[in-house]
Amino acid sequence: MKKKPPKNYHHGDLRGALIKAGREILEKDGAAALTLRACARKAGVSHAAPQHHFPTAADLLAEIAATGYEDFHQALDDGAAKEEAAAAKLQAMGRSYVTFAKAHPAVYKLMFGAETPPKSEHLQHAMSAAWNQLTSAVTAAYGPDEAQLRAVSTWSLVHGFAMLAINHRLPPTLDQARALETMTSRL
Amino acid sequence: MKKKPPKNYHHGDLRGALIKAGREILEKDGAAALTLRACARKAGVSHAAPQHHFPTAADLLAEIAATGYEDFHQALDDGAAKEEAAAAKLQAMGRSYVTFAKAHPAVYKLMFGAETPPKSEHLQHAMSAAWNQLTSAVTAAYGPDEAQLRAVSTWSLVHGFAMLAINHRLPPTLDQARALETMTSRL
DNA sequence: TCCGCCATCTTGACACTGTCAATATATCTG
DNA sequence: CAGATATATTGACAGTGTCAAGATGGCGGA
Repeated sequence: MKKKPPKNYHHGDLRGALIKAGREILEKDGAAALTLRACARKAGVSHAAPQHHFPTAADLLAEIAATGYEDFHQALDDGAAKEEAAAAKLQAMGRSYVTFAKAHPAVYKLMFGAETPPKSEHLQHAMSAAWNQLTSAVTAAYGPDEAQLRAVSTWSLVHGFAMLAINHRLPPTLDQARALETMTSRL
Repeated sequence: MKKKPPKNYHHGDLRGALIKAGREILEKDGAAALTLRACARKAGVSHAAPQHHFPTAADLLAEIAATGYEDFHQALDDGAAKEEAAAAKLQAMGRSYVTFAKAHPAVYKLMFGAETPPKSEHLQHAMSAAWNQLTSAVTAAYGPDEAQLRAVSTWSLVHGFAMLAINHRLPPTLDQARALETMTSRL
């Protein structure tokens, strides 16, 4: 029988190392630099080594996106924890949301924009966890009726704002922080 | 002196043909299939021919995105034209917005998501035209005060919804049409 | 009318990518 | 300790964007 986390083989934990390397490349040099071979180089292995851990490049991307969702989830929780009232928690989550997107634009775009075929169990789970997190906060703030609709509306607003900001589609004269406050206070 | 649109040379209008070919490839086979060489093949020229019209691949992408903005602008105008009242016009634009994004997801993602360096004059112009179009509609519907903020908020909401829908990040159980109506009626 | 120039296109090459097949190596199991 | 198996390497292939050099054809000036 195989141990769940294949601890010590040739490399040690190449699978994890590749994900970490990919994440670092993504953060430092952007999506264009994120290639299988670059990850392999960074992990100190040969260019075909990743094949045995990720059947295709998309699978590695999906796993990187999943780690992004985990950090994202944590960031939103941290943001909400600073407030007491449910409505304030929700608004704080909105702030943390946009802050995360701006701090990690490439990861955020991979998480939401990529053609990541949600085959990955890990990715699927991380995504629905984030969704449940938002829905819970909305329900806590506004009650259970029309919760799905409110959640979709809230997510659309904040996601759209984050995307426009990241891709420099907002007017340069706009005070983004103030705009976000105003928007999220009208939820 | 050279004519503004270089009419008839070897190919005829390779520049335009490449943009059109790229657009068709994007619509039919998605972003992954959109390569310089594929455009060249479709236009019936050699793989290096595009170099003389687009210094780099990103320049061709930018031009394709610009044509997308033009169609987008037209679609929003058509949608607004169906209504009389300013508020109804704005809501109709929202419908047309999402309809366009769903009908042309790859083009829409290229327009908003890509790393298209806004070096292209054409692209810059097309983008700001779309922005002005929205701001005008918002001003007409709600008056001039806080127009920028309202426009940003509106765009964020609709853009976010469109992106989430395109990338299949919305709950499968959601009635998207109803959600959009509700959201845009609360603008 | 003819000639030269220059924009345009082709050909060929280079480094890079993802993926596959064959081979080598280390770890685990019996 | 030896065979089996998971892991990694090497080498190859087709495809990509980009560059450099050569071929081709239309345009303007004589």
